Amino acid sequence: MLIRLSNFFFKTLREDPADAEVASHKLLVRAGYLRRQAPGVFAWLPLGLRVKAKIEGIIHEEMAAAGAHEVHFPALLPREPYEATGRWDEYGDALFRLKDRHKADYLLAPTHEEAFTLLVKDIVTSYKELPLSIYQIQDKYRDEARPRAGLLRGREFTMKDAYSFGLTDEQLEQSYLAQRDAYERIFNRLGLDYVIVAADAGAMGGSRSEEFLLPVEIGEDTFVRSDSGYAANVEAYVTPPADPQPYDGVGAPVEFDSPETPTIETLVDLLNREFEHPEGRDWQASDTLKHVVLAVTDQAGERELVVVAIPGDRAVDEKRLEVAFAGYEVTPATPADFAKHPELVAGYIGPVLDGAQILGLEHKSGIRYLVDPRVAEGTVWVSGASRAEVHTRSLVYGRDFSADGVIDIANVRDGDLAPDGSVIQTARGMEIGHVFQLGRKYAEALGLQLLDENGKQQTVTMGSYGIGVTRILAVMAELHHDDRGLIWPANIAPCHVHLVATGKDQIALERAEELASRLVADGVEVLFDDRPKLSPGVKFGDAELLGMPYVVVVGRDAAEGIAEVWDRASGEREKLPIAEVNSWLNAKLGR
RNA sequence: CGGGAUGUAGCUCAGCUUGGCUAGAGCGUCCGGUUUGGGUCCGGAAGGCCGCAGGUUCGAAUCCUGUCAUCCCGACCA
Repeated sequence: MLIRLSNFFFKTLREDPADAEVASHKLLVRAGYLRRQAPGVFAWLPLGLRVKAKIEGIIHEEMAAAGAHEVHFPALLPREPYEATGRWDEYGDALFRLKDRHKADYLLAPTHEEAFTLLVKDIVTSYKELPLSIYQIQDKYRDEARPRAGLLRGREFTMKDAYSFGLTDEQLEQSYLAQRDAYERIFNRLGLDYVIVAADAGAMGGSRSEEFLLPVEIGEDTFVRSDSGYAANVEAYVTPPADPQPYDGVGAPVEFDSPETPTIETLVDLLNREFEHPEGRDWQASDTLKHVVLAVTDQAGERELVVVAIPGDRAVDEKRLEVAFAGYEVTPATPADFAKHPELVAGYIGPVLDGAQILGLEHKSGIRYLVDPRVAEGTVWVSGASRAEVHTRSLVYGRDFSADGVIDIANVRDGDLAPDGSVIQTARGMEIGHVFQLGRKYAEALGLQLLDENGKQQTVTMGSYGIGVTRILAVMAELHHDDRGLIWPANIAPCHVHLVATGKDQIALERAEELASRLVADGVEVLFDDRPKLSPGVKFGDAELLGMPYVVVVGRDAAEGIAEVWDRASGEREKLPIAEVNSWLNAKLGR
């Protein structure tokens, strides 16, 4: 394989494009891999396509090894199947919709669950054909509110999406693990230092879901992990319930005046000024209970107020809130809500008024009352007294008040505990893969059923498994570059070696030509800069920008049979007899 | 959707505050010469409804209003 730059479709730019912010975006455009078409939409030039094809090649190999069969669907799909599963509406503005000339609705697929399900329904007629895994590599479309960071969050992006079909939970688990293993092999081959985290499975009606995250600052997901190996997306992190505490020695609740304490901070100040903590330490925000009033609306439009209690040192995490109320719309309570419920005194909300519990379905207010998992039997709290400028201390959960249930929506912090008791750290990550047990939701909606070996009608259970191909390409560029340009790993570089012929001396070009032929004959992919009349500086600059892992310069010493070889990643440069370049390269490439 | 910034040559930008005559630079492109191990140098040339619409003015890239677009932060992102 030989590419001659003298006759190649590319153009390097000396300056960063004005609309690029992140390194991968700047470099891929500057080096002539990509051009912007529209926000979050890119044209692919030959160099970019070659890298993309190499990444896809690795995926194809591992999909085949996992027993998945390749198919290909159109990106343009009709509305009806998405109507049947509810996604035509649920997907909202992120779905690209369009009409044909007959005014029929179409969409540009954001993922292909419906299409795959219907194809399997069409083709598979017996349980004996299951389990089955099929996949495609296809462009996906999502009308992101704000595309950003070049390829990292585009509106068109290439994705490998696989779907598994089985009749039993065991078959689903088996297919899931096969894909999960394939993902590990793919990411290992790419040298990506991924973390597998538990993900939220609730919203799609599935049971088990894991994300492959790359721990990078630029990532948009927050996840937690501990030394014990526990790892979860914050959305899926579960706070271990606190242990019940003995409270025999705790005195009865005491109300105290607390003027001008609208915030937790001012309340803690007042506690420290006026009261001694029973344990002799300072009062802390975590001794207090913060009450948040939410309005929860279900799909039928039924609206209900809910009061949530979390420790005063925590805030509500909006993503965790959404997961906790999946399927409902949640908004802050309005002034009108407070007006309707005089027992909710803003800033002084508490479960108890005058010694009697008021919050809770079974209590006077009738408002559902949920508490953080840290609010365990016997824990002692300071809370509002349901009257302006009065708080209560020594409120014991399980003695003085109780809740309708537990809710886990407080934010997560470094030092919190994992379910296994280990200490977690939080980090940012970029999602590069996702494996998901969908269960029977799609099969049910689209009528994918088969007779089992007992002649009983069974609904098929499905999994879906995605890898962001173009996002991985961008991530690889983020991870592998220096201030001069890209530095691809050899297994995804457009070519193995960038061969530069410099000098006006004809002999250098001839020697370079001979070397190129020998390398090609040996199966090396060669990008050959044979452009005439270009100064060496220009060629060196392009060689470094384009990012082949190895550069061979045949120039000044060509007449003596000497070339210079560069290892871009290590920065090493050495002079070698031209005759030895091939074996040097083979050693570097591990061939 | 909220906040911020920016739209001038193929690219990256200056000019706008304080309106004025043929609208500038660098890079790139084309022509001639020069140079050949770090984006050579010299000379010449092509290339711009100054995002769009309206307004103010004798006169608008510059001031005002509207509008569209792009980028950044946030919200959003099965």
